Amino acid sequence: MTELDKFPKPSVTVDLVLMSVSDASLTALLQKRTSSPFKGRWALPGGFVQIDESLDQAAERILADKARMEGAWIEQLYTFGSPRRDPRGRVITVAYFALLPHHQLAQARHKAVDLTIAKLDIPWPGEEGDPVTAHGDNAKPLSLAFDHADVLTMAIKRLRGKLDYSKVAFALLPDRFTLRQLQHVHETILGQSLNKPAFRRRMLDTGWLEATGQRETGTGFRPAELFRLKPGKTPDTAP
Amino acid sequence: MTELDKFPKPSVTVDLVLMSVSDASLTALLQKRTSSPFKGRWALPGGFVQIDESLDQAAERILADKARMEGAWIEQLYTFGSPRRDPRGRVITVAYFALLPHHQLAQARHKAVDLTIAKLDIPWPGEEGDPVTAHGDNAKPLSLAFDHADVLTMAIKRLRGKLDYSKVAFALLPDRFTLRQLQHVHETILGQSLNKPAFRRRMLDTGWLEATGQRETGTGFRPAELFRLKPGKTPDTAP
DNA sequence: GCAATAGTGTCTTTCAGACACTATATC
DNA sequence: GATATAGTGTCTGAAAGACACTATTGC
Repeated sequence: MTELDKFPKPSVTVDLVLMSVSDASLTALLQKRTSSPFKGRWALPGGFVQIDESLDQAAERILADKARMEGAWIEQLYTFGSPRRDPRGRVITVAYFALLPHHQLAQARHKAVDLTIAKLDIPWPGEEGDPVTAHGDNAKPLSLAFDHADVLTMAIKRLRGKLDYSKVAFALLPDRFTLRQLQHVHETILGQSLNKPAFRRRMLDTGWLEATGQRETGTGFRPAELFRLKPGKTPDTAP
Repeated sequence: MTELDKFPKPSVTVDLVLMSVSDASLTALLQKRTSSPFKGRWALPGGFVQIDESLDQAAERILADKARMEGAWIEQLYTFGSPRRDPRGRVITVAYFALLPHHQLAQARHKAVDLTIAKLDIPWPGEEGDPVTAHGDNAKPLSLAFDHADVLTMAIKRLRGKLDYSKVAFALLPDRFTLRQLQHVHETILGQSLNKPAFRRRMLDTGWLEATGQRETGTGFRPAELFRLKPGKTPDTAP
């Protein structure tokens, strides 16, 4: 152990960007800070990495602890380590993003009073360098703690990048979904509308989808067919 | 400081995957371990993150210290934090990849006797889950220390993913290069050959390239025109 | 002129965008 | 049957693959 103790050690935390797609926007779970630093501002749920758990395990634990959810798509995002990002001392944070269907994330909000589901203002499609802003229910911008605006920005960027070649979008939908819902998820994440026939062709050509034969109910007009993701290889965890 | 000290802290290091493309293969700089653990095996150059430097600064410092190089494309890759990855204790490592033209990497090798430039065996194109193997000059497989095979695997995966939409490939070439050299870099990273006219069209259509009017010399046949990357926005650092 | 690669013209194929059309559910 | 959306057929245009052809340099 002696070599390792020659250097002062930083604290290491894991922060979670717990995202979902609601009717109209991309959302993320934020928690109001009740103590210094950044008291009263909004932060990503997070916690210290225990000495005997892996980073992935820490992320899962925080997901279960703070949000009381399981089965989310979870994936390491980026590690933030600016020396002054936490006024209390040197804290390096490994950010993860986690994706859940909207109804599941909505439940989580009521597990604690200090939680909110913020709407994320998508920077204009294709633009670089614009920071994300988060809004509360009343559409007022939320003041974020630490460098969490940067974390949110990177999460959206990564989500967009993975949309085409991975199965991230399905993590934001219930088990059974219509192609219109799937297209809505894509459109919300990308911040632009897509061509319907082309989108349907592209999705069906991936071979990822399976028709269930069931249809949605309660529409008032012709109901769409429900699809589900074919059981297969687990989502690849690579960025 | 009190809250931070309630938890035992891990050590945090930065490891560098210093990559290049040689005549026939993708290469990475490895360093022979001279002490326990993994004495005699090959490791990525790395070092502890100092308490007052950022992760990016640590990566730059290690690049300068161990490899005595500057100006490389450098980018955070992934953070590895399995509790038992280092037998000495809890060590979390933030892996970076750095890209240099082959002639610059070759110089670095001679800065220290314990360095080698390993050839990386590209897992079959499109395949997932295959581990990378590294070979020395004599084509014998090198035994890697820690979880560095995983780090190399992820570095190649990331490099491939960024090839099409970013300017990574140019970081592996000298300032002036021919389109054939550029195609060779792409082919080596992807592990498959590409169609020449299509590749040229695609590259010239990006608008990234600028003809210099100069031609390569010493070919023995018709020399190709030298291009360079148009000066412009810095390479985007996002994964 | 010969060798060898640089660089291009063009045909075909593939796939996305556009748009209109048909189909089918609720009421 | 009216309405509103599901779902499809088909034209067009952009871009990649394939292949052959011309161009240019060193020797």
